[in-house]
Amino acid sequence: MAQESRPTLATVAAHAKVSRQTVSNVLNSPEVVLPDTRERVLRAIAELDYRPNVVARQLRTRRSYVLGLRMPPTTDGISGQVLDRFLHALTDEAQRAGLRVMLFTADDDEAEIREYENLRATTGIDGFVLTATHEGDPRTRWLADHDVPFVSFGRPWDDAGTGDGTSHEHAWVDIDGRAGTRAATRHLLDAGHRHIAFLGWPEGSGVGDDRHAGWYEALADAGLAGDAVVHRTMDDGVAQGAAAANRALVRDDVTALVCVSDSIALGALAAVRELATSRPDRAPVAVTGFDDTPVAGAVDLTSVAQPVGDVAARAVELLRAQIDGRPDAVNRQALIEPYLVVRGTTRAPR
Amino acid sequence: MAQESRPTLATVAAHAKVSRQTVSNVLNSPEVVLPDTRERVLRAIAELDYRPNVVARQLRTRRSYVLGLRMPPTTDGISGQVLDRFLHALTDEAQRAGLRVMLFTADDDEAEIREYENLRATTGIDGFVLTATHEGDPRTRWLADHDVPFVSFGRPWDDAGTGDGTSHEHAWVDIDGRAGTRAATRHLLDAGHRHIAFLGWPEGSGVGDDRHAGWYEALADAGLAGDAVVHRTMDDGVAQGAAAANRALVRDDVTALVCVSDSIALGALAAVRELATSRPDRAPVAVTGFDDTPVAGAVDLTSVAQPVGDVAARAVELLRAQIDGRPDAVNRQALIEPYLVVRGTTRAPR
DNA sequence: CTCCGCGGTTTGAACGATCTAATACAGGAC
DNA sequence: GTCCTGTATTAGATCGTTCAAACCGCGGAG
Repeated sequence: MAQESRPTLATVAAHAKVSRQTVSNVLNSPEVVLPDTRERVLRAIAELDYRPNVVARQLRTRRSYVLGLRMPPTTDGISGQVLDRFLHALTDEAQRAGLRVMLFTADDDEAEIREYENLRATTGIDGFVLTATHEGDPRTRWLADHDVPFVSFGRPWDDAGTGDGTSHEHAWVDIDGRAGTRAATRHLLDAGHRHIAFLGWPEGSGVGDDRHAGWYEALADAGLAGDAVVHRTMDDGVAQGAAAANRALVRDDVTALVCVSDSIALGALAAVRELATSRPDRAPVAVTGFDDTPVAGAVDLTSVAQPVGDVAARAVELLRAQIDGRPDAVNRQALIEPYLVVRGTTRAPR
Repeated sequence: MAQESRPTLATVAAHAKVSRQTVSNVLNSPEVVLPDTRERVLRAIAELDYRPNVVARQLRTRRSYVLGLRMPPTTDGISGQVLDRFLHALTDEAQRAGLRVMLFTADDDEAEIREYENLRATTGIDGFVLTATHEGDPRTRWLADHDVPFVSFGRPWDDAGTGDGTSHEHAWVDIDGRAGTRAATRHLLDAGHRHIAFLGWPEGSGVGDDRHAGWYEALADAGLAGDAVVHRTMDDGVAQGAAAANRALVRDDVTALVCVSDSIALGALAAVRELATSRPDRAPVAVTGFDDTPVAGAVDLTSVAQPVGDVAARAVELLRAQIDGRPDAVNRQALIEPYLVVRGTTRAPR
């Protein structure tokens, strides 16, 4: 009800009979203040329920402790979920580290860069979190060139060869997709499967090729690489997954499908179930997905889960270090190991 | 590369040979400035690529044009998707209206209220967007009591009776769930179905009861209310949906299921398909969901879609009006009509 | 001729914090 | 007693903007 304005440094100072600066010191470098005085000031702060105005502080120090994040475009797909969970974790971790997350939108990379500049110029945002990095991404270059702190969720997928040799690698965190599909494939091998096909995206996407590599490695380790079967879809999607699965299952000996995403896996699952009714004689076919989206849980699909919480924690750590001017305090790159969530689609035949 | 600091009002003023205040006026109330001068100042602004420092402005005017939003808790369910899409639309609309969205997290309503206060006191956030309002929600009361601008996505679900008669209704936007299930039910009636069951949540949740009411109304309008069959699940979820569907389909004459959510519908769909193989003689059963999540598209499920874009646009409009001090410029409540997306699960039997 | 009113512009203070430099004071060396 | 050193605290300037009031020149009324 009461409209009275909040207390300021000056109010607290008067109340504790010290100067503004002493109050400021109590908050920012308590060690320079005599214990007696400090105590008195802290009491005054508590009594008045004083809280520093971060806007004024920001104007003076040119530090906002705010991170910008382009709202990940709604992919309409099922896997978009991962980014939403990441956003949640990021907000959480940032808050814990004394940072805030501010959102914005942009239609493409160029617009996003314009928005970086705008946000820096007008609101003094301290850093950015990038998602969905891709080959030849202009955003990372711009940010690096302008000395803006940032971290990307996703590796730079450029050819190592094309870049200048200076290895100006920026800070990033990513999921080790290769380890994920490797784990899924090993799990299937352990269960006795010998002919395991991979349903993937078109060649050329960094993420997709990485996941493909993990499956291949596991087969090679088991001495089964000669028999590797791959079927690529045109695009991510449930219908595409079903089509690819049908193509793969033409071969009678194929008993398991490792899928590059939950969407594809969902389609594969439908194809597999149809096959089970039309050809009851055939051995049951196991399926694994990738991302562990809510749908995977719903249809009891084994899937590779991305620990987005860990990714977010690491991203915040990296950004905080850059903002505080100690960019090399921590390793600037982190590859996080996903884990397999085993569900019904890979359990022993019923 | 160049580290030189950005131009300020003073820089522009010097460049255009006017005072700071005149530059400020050109930006904020151009009509008080002589066209000649205005022209000159605008040229200087363009030449220097000047952009006002919103932090300094905020300190002086005590307006931030920033909205706070508690990151919707990840429901793990499939329907959580809706809030993510809303968040995206909100960011978009806010940006268009000159507002920004800042995120925070909180574990419960009390913590959320503490965070409101904290954000107001320290960063001077101008308003809040609430999601997932529920019965006896303490947040709306606190915000209203403290004269903080806010809009909720979701009606206040309190009993109209218990409140004081003053109808201190706050600003809100919501989806007309009743109209949604009504449309779905009518669609089924038009297709010739006569025994349409409803699979819903436990009684007592505002949203669930609202959706239930729409189904009942449609049946009553068709003179079929006497035969209404309802089955409630214990909780939202795919397994629960399957169980409820099986209970409903015990009656042989039931040929359609209207579901309160896509999760339930997904389960129902599985049950229906199983039934189709075990009893091929029986008429095919139609299913509708609610939310039109990506999964619905994936499994070809007819579902009621929430136009979250419209909700977001309206929410921003309402907040902007409050922040600008004209709280009654627009209707403070808006009920938005969802629409039905017809897909395979309600098409004529194959 | 003086004075008033008025539109356009300028000046100085204020928002609430931090930075820099100055000050007060106590204790020790000579 | 004087001077120096070092520590705890204070005063004033500053960040970039907007608010409030003052200023200035000019035309018209008295």
